[in-house]
Amino acid sequence: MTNVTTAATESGDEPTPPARRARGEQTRQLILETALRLFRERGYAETTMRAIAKEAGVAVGNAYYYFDSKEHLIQGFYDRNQADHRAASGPALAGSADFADRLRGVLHAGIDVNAPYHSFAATFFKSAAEPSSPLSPFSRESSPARDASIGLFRDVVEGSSAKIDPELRKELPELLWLGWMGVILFWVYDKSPDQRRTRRLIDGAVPLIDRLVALSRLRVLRPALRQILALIESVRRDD
Amino acid sequence: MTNVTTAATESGDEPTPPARRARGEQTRQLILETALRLFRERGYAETTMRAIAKEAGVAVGNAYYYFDSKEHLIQGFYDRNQADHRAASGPALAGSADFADRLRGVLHAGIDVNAPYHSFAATFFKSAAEPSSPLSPFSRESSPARDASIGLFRDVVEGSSAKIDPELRKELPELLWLGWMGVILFWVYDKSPDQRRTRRLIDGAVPLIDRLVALSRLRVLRPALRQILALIESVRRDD
DNA sequence: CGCCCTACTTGAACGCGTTCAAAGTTGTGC
DNA sequence: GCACAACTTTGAACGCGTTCAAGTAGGGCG
Repeated sequence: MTNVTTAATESGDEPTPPARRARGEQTRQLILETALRLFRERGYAETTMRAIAKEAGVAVGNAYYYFDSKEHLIQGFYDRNQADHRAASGPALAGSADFADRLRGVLHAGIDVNAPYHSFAATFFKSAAEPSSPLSPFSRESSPARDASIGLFRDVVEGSSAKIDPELRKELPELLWLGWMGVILFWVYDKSPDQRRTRRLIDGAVPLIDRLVALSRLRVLRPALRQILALIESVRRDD
Repeated sequence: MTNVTTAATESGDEPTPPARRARGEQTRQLILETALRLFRERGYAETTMRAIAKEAGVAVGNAYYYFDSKEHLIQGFYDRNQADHRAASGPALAGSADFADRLRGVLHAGIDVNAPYHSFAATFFKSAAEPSSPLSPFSRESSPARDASIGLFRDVVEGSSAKIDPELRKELPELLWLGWMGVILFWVYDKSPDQRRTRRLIDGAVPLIDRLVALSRLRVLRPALRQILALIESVRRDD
C-alpha cells in the first residue's frame, strides 16, 4: 500500500478547506489503510475497531472522528476497486469497436479485479444490501462510485460501432450497469472454483444482449421496445 | 438431512426423543410470537433480545436455547409469510386460467402479504444477502420455503391455458420464482408511497413476460430460446 | 510572548448480541 | 420413593460497535 497522500499534504495551499492543518488527513489515511489491510488479512467481521485503532496506534474514538461507522471504512474499498476496474478495462475498450467484445471485456475485467476479494466481499456484501446503508450501490453516498461505473458502460456503448436505437442508447449505460450489479450478485453467491460459473454467465449473456441490442432497430420490434422503455420510465418515477 | 444442528430444530422425524415433552415447543412458540410482534411494532434493529425475553417472561439465554441467533428468528417469519402468500394467491389461482392474470394475481398477493413488514423487511434483508447465511433464499435451510414458493409459481403455469414450449414450461416455475426474488429486491428498495413503483413494475412486466412466453412457441425464435435455456443450464452446473 | 480558538485525540462507559456454567424441572427405570 | 439422565431455564459475563465529556496541541492574533 503506497502512501498516495504525501504529495497532497506537503503542498501548503489547499483549495476548499482552510489550509491550516493537514495533520488530520494523515491520520484519516492511516486509519483507512490499516483497516483495509486488516480486512484483507482477517476478514471484515473478524476485524474489530479496537484492533484497527491499536494497529494504527490511535484511540478507538479517533477512528470514529473520521469515519461514521465501521461500514463507512468500506467506502474506501469501493472507490479503489472502481478505479481498478476502469484501469483493467482499458485494453478491452481500446482493442475493439465491437459492442459484444467491449462489453465482455469490461465484465471480465470487473471480475478479475474483484477476484482476490471474493470471500471477503461476500461478508461485507450484506452491509451493502441494506437499502438505508450508505454502502448500498443505490445510496447517495455511493453515487460517485456508481456514476463512475455507469460511465464505464457509457464508454462501452459510445466507443462501439453497434447501431443502436437512439432511445435505447440513452438508457443502455444504466441498464448495463444494472446488469453488472446482477453479475456481481451472482458472483457473490458463486461457489464454483475460480467462480467459473460467473464467467460462463458473462460469456453466455453477452451475445444475447448483443443480439437484443441489434434487434432494437427493427421496425417490427419498435412497439415492444417502446413498451419496455416506458416501463422503465414509469418505474423510475416517484420517490 | 443431517439434522444435528441444534436441539431447537423440528424434531419431527427424529427417532430417539420421546415425544412426550412438548413443553419446550410451547416456549419456542411463545418466544417466536413475541419476537415477531415486537419486530412489527418497533422494527428489527430496535428490538433487543433482552426486550423479547422480558416481554415473553423468560431469560435471554432461553431464547438462545431455541434459536441460534436473533437472525434465526426471522426464519419463522419466512415460513409464515410463505403460507400467507399461498393463501392470498388462492382467489387469483381459482379465478382465471389466463396466464397473465394468474401471474399478476400471485405477484400482487405476495406484495400484499409483505406490505405490513416493508420497513422491517428491509433491515432483515441484509441478513438474507449474505450467501453463507441460513436466511439466504438460496440456502439449504431455506429450501422448504423456497420449494413451496416455486410450487406456487408451478401452479400459476400449470393451471393456465397458455400454450408454452414444453422445454420452457419445465423451467418456467423456477424462472418466475427468480423473477419474484427480483421483485422483492426491488420492493425492498422501493421508498415510494405504498410501494406503488413495485405495483407498476408488476403491472408493466407481466404483459411482457406473457408475450415472451407466448412467443416461445414460434419456430423462428426456437434457436434463441434454446440458447437461453442452454445458458441457464450451463450456469447451473458445478458447485 | 501569551492567550484563545478550534481541530484533533482520548478512553471509560453504554447497550447490544451472544455464551456458558450452573441450577431447576420432569419423565423413566428400579 | 429414589436416583438418574435428559431437557429446560437462568442471568452474570464477554467482546463488540459506538458515544461523549473531557482533554491536548498548535497556528493566528493581540
